[in-house]
Amino acid sequence: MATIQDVAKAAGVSPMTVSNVINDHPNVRKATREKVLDAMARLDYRVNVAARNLRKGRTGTIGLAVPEVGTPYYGRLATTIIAAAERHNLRVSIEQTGASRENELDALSLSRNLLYDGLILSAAGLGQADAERLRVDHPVVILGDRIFGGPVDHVAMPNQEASRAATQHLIERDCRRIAILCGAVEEVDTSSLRLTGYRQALEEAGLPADPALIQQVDRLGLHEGAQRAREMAESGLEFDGVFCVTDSLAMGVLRGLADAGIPVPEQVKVIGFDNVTESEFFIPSLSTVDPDHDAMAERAVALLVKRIEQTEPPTRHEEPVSDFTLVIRESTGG
Amino acid sequence: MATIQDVAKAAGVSPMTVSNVINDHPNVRKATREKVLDAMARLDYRVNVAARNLRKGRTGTIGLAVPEVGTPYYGRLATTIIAAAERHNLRVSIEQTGASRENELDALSLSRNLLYDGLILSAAGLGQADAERLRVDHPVVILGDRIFGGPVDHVAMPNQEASRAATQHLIERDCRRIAILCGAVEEVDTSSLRLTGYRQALEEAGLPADPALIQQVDRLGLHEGAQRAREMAESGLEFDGVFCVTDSLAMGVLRGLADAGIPVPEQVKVIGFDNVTESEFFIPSLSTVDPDHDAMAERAVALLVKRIEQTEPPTRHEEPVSDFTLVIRESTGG
DNA sequence: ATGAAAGCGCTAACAA
DNA sequence: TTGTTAGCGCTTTCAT
Repeated sequence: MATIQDVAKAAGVSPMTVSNVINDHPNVRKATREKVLDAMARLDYRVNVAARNLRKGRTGTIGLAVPEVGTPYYGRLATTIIAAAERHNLRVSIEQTGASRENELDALSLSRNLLYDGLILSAAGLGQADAERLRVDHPVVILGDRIFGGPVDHVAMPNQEASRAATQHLIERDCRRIAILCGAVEEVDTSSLRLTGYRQALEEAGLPADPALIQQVDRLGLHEGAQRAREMAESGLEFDGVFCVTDSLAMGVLRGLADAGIPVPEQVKVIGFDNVTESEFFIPSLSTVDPDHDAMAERAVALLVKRIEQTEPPTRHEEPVSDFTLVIRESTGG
Repeated sequence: MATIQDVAKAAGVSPMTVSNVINDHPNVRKATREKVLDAMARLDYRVNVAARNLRKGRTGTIGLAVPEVGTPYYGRLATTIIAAAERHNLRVSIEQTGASRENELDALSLSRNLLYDGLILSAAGLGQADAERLRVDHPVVILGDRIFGGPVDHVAMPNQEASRAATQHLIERDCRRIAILCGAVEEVDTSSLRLTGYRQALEEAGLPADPALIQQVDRLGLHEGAQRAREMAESGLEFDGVFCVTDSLAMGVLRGLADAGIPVPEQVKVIGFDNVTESEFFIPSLSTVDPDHDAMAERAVALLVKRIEQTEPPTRHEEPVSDFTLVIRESTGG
């Protein structure tokens, strides 16, 4: 494996000149540059990234910690973040936390500092109580909504607003007994914020808030959605609309309702949240909230890059909230 | 940021002893170890991975190059590979190639050698003609089927066998005009291998092979499946079964047939390939081939680790083929 | 069981 | 415009 020294020797220059050529520094005569490039080609020289990292104190890699990439939502998020990072010449290393608090703290751990230039953490296990654990001295951006006002930058979704809009949409379509399917509601998190939006919409419309309509599940996936929908149908619970806090949950619900012989949207209308690719093709196609993933991912990466590049400790932390649009499809009557 | 030197000073030992403690080497007295651990805790010491990498010539990270992680198939693959890599104490950095030949060659490029200990390449752009480009002197495992007999390890799917079985299943369910939906067929790749299996099954059953039933699309996604299915229906093409070379394509087809008012499975039966999570919940649920992803991912990582750990150049290259099972669901009549 | 010396390959800072 | 010096933080080797 050829080193800079070897190239320097072969080209009859100093290692520093080779380094300057590699890094496109000015102040290198054209003839010299060509001699060097020629030697590099002859020796099939490749920079040793480890050495460069050590010297520079940068790795050119950011970490992305998500519960699981194989999920439509996080998969899409990962795709977008990787693409955005590439535009900033950064690679992305993925850590799967399984939504566990411990693994999320691990990802945050300072030891990663020298491995990643920064970390984008899609928090699903950490809670508000852990906010202070985020006070680390390396760049971190939080994505998701379990921590607010923490000592870090935070890109948030328009959870409450969008959930209110989604529920209002069901009300406009004449639903009167609207269920919500969400995760365990603790303090401030995605489920609780979306639940608040749902409640607001009901209240504004003068609809009663029946606690039996608040359905909580362990995980926000297809399986849980399908199972709970079947249970709701069998239990004789009356409902004519379901707001699901994720599209995966909603597609599961569509499946469960089909199993129970309940026609959608005729008898029950269903709306999700995320606008995952599959939603458009599901039968019936799924109405949902589109939170502008691309903008969120781009913003998260941009924020992280800003922190990476600035040396002084940040004075204020940003909490931008993304836009959203309602996408109306067959599951709420087109 | 504390270094090993700082810890050594604080503990009153040599840097070497600290290193030995960190790396769990034997030959460290218990009392010494504790002194060192104590100093490490006090100084909040973290290893500098870049320095260790430089010294060891290893990074502890492998690369995973896939067309796009946001897709159900590659998302699941990534999940499984990351989990498998973790068991070997390796991190995974993801490169999205967009299925382009050039980006795949990039990922392969030796420059990555010192960045990744090895690379798992899910080839979708490279072809048989590029086989020799795979002759690099660092560990690489190919996943997918565009290159056979190349100078690298290769974990393959049971494409031909499984496609034959899938087509046979349609025949057993009384389909007589079975279409196949696949990608552009060039030389040896996933589509061509699966097409061969399809043809074999038809031939064995004495069914004619109507070229009009071979439908090729650009990308193997939901969108393409839906659009082509609608086109097929509108064109008046007669068919009573469709074998799709991916589940995404198949779910798209289910959607397209629904749009055209064609009932599945009554009038047309549909089977996919991959057994993606969504398949089970789609309406109708999708019959498909399950190629045992977990075993494939585990095998790919194990193979790569073996190459990483062995110093001599490999003598023979492995090409294990995974098992498969047919998963029969509603789209072919349960 | 512990330590001293050396160097992995690169680039920042300065000198020429 | 080019070169010299030094050192990033760690671990391998060899000595004690």
